[in-house]
Amino acid sequence: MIRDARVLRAGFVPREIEHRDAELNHLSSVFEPIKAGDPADTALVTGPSGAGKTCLSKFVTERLREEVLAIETTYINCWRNYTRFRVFYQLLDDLGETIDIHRQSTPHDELIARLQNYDGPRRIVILDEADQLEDPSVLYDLHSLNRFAIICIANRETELMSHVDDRLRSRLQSSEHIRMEKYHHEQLTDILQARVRWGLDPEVITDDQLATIANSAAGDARLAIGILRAAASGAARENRERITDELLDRAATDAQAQLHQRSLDSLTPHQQTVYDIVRAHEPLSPSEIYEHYTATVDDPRTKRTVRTYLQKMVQYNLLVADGASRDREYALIDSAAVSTPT
DNA sequence: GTTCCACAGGAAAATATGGAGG
DNA sequence: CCTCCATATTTTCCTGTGGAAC
Repeated sequence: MIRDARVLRAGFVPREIEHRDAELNHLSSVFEPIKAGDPADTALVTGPSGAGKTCLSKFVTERLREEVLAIETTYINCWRNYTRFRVFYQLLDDLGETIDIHRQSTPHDELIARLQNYDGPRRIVILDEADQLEDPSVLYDLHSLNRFAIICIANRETELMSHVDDRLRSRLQSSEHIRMEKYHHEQLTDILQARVRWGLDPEVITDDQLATIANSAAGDARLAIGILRAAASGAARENRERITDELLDRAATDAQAQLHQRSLDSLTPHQQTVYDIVRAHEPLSPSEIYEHYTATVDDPRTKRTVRTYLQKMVQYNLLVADGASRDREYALIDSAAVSTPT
């Protein structure tokens, strides 16, 4: 049933990228000068998780390597390598220069000097999750090395910029910026279909089931593929021919728990109190919510704003709204009903 | 049927936020 | 440090809906 497990693994780069033509062209154009042997600008790629930032970056560099002989790529995940030393170490490691480097005895200057002396082929360095760097000045150091071109990946531009010093900020801002959005439902379905085509036997999963996955993943391609992988490996473990709805439900519920926590973290303090109120007293009418809210907070927002909060939380699948105008009530999402198709 | 009420949610104005530049 | 600008959030104002009371 699983023909090629690699296709469903995190970090897999497909042969074709779906629905990202504009971003693809934009990022490719940044590295156009490299084909002529010239240095390239820094590229900044931002967008929410699962929007395809890493995938696009890897895809573009791989395709460039097919066209240009004298070019190499280094991928560094800054979440795992969050110190300056570790980023340099990873990079030198990829250059094969780490044999005699020891943590304590080798000063940072020495590392930079080695990178400056590097005279091999031009190299594109992908710095993934660059907003996790404890000391973003590495970006500045790398910037000064013109044999290295940088792709800098981050969730939000502002968060990356906030702990960066002025010189670096202005350099980053003048660099090419590729902004990526969440995928739409249909786009996610296309992506899943492509993965199924390459990785699974055709009858393993139905289009309806794929649509269900796309629904649970809320625009996050990484999550969607994760659900598909969990369901497929569950089916393989149980020696089944197809993915059952039950297996799918289980995989989707796990994924939604993650998503739920992530949404909760993204709420402002005011929104959190509104959520807590509903959680404590559900179900509640809007006026009851507002009464509780004004009672708990010293600087309450207006009713209209709270309505926007509620609307947003319904969109995030944190709350459900039941009923029309007059008799509407808000309640928490019933986790037993999560798998109900919408 | 008409009126009233509580509510949904759009549009635009007002205000807060955060960085750039002097 | 302050001012200006861009952006995001909040408020104000508004129209439309459906149930309940009249």
